[in-house]
Amino acid sequence: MSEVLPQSFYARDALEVAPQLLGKLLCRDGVVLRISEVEAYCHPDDTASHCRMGRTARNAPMWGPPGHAYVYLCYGLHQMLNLVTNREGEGAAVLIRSCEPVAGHDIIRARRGGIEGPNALTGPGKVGAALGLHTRCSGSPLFDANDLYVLDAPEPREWLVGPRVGIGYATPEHQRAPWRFALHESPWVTQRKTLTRVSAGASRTRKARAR
DNA sequence: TCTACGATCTTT
DNA sequence: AAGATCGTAGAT
Repeated sequence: MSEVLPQSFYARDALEVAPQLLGKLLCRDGVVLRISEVEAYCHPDDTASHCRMGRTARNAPMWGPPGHAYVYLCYGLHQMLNLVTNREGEGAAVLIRSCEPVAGHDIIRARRGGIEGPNALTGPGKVGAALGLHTRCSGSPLFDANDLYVLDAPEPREWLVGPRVGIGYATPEHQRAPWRFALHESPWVTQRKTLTRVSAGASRTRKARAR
């Protein structure tokens, strides 16, 4: 049986947590989704991050302790789910962009207006809809199996990496930053063309070399 | 208060 | 290529 991810799982850099979230199971109210695509929003100096303008009522959960949800409304329609990482006061989170449905297909179908297949869960707005999320969920903890939580699963050995989506307002460097991660074997991924394959070993080597 | 604009998705 | 749709942030 897989365990609920403990708060300590999230208490690391968003860039480290993000690829490790791939394959993990997002659960709420009978719906189970396998995480297939994520994006890291690393720190307040990340000009693509909601934390770039400092602490506000909306982004408060991002500045709070790790292992909590940050849900916000995008384009007046979409409930976007982020998982808060790092330590309290650091302002970082991982956006869940796409998932593969594992259980609760009937509920998902109802919430998604009958749309099925990979197209039903590729894109962060669709993930929020499938889980029935609302900005009211923002700030709720993820490390108890109560409402919304994540089950552990084996870490993938390789994945896709590339630039984040929909952040044209950020600096060119941050637009270019390869902070989006996806399961290479999954159809539940957006904008595949801009992603390239790397292995967990290569990622660790790069990190080691950088320090 | 007022205004502009989104970490999007659907339809044309 | 553009409309939906509304809370948020920054300006007034």
